[in-house]
Amino acid sequence: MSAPPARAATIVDVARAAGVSRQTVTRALHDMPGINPATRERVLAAARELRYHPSRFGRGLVKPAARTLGLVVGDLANPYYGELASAVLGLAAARGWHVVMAEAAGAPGLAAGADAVIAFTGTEFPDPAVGAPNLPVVEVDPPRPHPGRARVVFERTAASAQAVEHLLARGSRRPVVLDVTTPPGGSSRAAAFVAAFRTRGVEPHLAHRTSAFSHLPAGTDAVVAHNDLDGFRLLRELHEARRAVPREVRVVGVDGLAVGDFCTPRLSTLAIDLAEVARAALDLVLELTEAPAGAPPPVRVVEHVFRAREST
Amino acid sequence: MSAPPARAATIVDVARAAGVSRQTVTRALHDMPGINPATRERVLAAARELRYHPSRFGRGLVKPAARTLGLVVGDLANPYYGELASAVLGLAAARGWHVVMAEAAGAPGLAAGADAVIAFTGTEFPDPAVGAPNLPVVEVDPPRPHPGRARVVFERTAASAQAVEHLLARGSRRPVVLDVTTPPGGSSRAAAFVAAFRTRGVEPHLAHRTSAFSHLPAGTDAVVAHNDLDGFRLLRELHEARRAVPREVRVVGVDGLAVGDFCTPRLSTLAIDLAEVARAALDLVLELTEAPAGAPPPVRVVEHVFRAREST
DNA sequence: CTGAAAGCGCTTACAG
DNA sequence: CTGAAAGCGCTTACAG
Repeated sequence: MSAPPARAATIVDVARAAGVSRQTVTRALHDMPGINPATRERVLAAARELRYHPSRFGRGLVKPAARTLGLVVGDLANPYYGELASAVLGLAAARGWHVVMAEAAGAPGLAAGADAVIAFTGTEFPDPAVGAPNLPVVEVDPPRPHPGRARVVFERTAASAQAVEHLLARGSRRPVVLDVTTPPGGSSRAAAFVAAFRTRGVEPHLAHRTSAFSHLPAGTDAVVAHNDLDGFRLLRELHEARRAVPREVRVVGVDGLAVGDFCTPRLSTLAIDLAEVARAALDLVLELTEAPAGAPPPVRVVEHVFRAREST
Repeated sequence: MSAPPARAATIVDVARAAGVSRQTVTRALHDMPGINPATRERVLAAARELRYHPSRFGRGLVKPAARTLGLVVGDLANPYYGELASAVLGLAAARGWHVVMAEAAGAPGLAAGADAVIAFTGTEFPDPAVGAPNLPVVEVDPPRPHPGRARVVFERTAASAQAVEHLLARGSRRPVVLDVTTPPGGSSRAAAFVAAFRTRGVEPHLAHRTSAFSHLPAGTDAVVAHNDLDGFRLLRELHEARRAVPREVRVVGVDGLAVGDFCTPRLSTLAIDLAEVARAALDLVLELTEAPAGAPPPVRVVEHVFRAREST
């Protein structure tokens, strides 16, 4: 009927089409009292015809708007980030905040649409704060912390030591620690395991995250995977190679995924309470927006916990 | 140093603090040419001190802003929704769109922050379009489609028939179909399986999604789970009960999760290409905003595929 | 029941 | 190099 408009219809377009003033359009659209029913119908029809949808910006300028939190996460297809996102979304909804999300590559765009950003990617990513000075940013377990920035730190020392203790007590002597960095051993999670093994007089072999079991040193009797997903893959490979888990080889994951409880054998893992992580990150956002300028960046620590299941 | 401000600082606060005009503040903040370096430093310092962060609304009104897509999903801790969200985020980033996300409960708030909404929850959820007339909404596989609304329909007939054929060919005769609805059998995915079994002269038993295997009829030799996660749980229960899969009992999931490939036994499943689903949904959003008023709601169909792995 | 005016916070020409 | 003016789309008092 009408040609597609070159630009989106505004309130004045609707007013003109209905032959009324802007305020009357507002009244009709918001079901406000004191408007002639016939007038309202006419306005609503015009709005429909023009596909009028009020501009978020016009409205935001004039009414108190919901805060919008930016959330940068790693690969959402990994349930780890899904669980975290779910926790953040829940807390944000409870506070009436909106959440704009992006995976690492989309981080730079976020600043334009958010009042504050939480970044949790596991890998390095484009800084969301470039071109957005003074944007409050909270980093979660950053591989390379940005100095002066608020962050949630993951503490792994105790849990790694516990896991190592557990492996050694069960007889493992030739462990391998898998890692994302090149050379392996550069990430804080791998470093925590290596330190724990060394403290107990065992020198672990280091290999890259993606190494197949068949390429690890002969005699390997324990593997610390980079994360649970990698742990699953490893268990699968061991199953196909007919290696008994945990008798011949023990496997530890990192992340504490809920699905790890349903695979066979159940994957032992370093778990972290993602609901607590989400809460800490949101608290920091709040703290950041209220702290005086120049205050030292706030930090929260969340502890990993070793959860022994069947694979060790 | 300064007391926390009652309201966020605006550009005029910064201008006043630095003793310049608003335009000069804009120039300093955006690294524009033609500004005295000393002036710029003074402005930047004032902005930092006041924690000034430009309002999205003021800016959005005056510069062409990124489109913002609302995405309502089911439980993100389920990798199924994570994979879909990941696909949507990727496509949106490629088009320069922002994405505000919410889980089902947060849907009503979304309308205020989005230009269009894609809803994919698997369950019923509060309508995001209340109070937001003319908001373009695309529903993905809605349990109860909203009449007149654009949607992506999941076609399961062929894939269900294939799965059923596969089960019968391997000797299953006493199948159970698990479902979310009360009574079971009300969802389209369960209905497709039931119809497929009946076509082949087999009457499946229906039970609620959460039923333990031990509560299913004696002699049950095949189970169609509501989704892959339920399938994993079932496999785990069968493992603990020492029932051989697939020899004694065959299990089929629905969703096609990537992790299903790493659990043992690998879960056979009805898979759907979530990247294709995401693409279809985004296409519909575009179509919706360009179609003339009163046009019939566009629909896209995406086919499930039966993926036989080890559990059948 | 309806409309003219003011103002939210910002940027973009345009003057000086 | 810096500032006064106009205007983006909307809502909220205030008049009539």
